[in-house]
Amino acid sequence: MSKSLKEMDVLRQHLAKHQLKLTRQRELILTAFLRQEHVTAETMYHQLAKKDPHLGLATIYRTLNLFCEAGIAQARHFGTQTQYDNISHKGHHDHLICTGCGTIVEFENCEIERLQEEVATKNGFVIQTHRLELYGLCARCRH
Amino acid sequence: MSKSLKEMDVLRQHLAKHQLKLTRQRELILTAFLRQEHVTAETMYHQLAKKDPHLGLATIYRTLNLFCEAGIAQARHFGTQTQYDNISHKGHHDHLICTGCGTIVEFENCEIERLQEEVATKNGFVIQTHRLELYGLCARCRH
DNA sequence: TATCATCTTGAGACGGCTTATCAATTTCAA
DNA sequence: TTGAAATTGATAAGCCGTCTCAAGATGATA
Repeated sequence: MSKSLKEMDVLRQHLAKHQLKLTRQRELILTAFLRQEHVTAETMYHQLAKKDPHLGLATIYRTLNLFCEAGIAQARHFGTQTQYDNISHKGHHDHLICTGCGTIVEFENCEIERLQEEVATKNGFVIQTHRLELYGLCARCRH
Repeated sequence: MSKSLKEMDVLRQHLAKHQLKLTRQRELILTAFLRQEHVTAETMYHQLAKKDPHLGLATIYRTLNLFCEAGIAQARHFGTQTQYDNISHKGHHDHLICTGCGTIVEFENCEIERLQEEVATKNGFVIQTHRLELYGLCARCRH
């Protein structure tokens, strides 16, 4: 059952801490969300329409924003839309984005992360999160 | 006179190459743009209202996007708005953003840039631009 | 310098994405 | 089980950025 997932506990804690309630919709959206790397609210709306035709788009937006506050998701403004990334499940990752075809390649680089910490410390900051996006042309689009 | 600025020449070349024209508005917006690190279209609209009350917001958007195509500016989706960064004058820089007070500290780190290239190459990409934002708490906000 | 095809502008309409509103419903502590 | 408080769904509203188009500006050419 999904109730045993680590993220579900994180959500539960966040809800308890802020006097919020665990609803059927929040459970539904969380389990669907955790199955993917990144989604838009619109995407989830269509995906979940099959399971619950009455689930409103506003609820999805509200819930995804809630996940961000709980540290389960991270919002990313891409083009005109907002993408919600699943940071809790696979850990943080960065993006390599093709400006030609829109392909997104994910990557992680410990060395870069280490240098980021260094820069932050040098400036008196303590990093909570970060975002690194490299834009360019993939091999196919270069021809 | 502003006509001798390096960026003005870059713009001129871009315009010539694409059969576009150098207008009073484009000159006006460019010189104002170069005086700042990053602006939104709205900000420039108000700034320039004093110099030319009839300058339209659409023209500012169009012109800032033109600057992006010419390689003078870079668009960055920040929160709900689009920020246009002046990359031509000071070179590219990344951001360290305090989630407490909103302070933005700019930095550059060649080593990080080099590693980015490495990651891109490994994935068959050629980087055109990138965005790196570190979010955290500054020294003051931590207390 | 005068001409004129072409590009640009300004003003507002328009459209996409996200949030606000609010009555009805659900949750959960007591 | 009860009831105060939170949540939901539907839709209106808001915001940001782009599109439209008639009027005006630009600049290559003669």
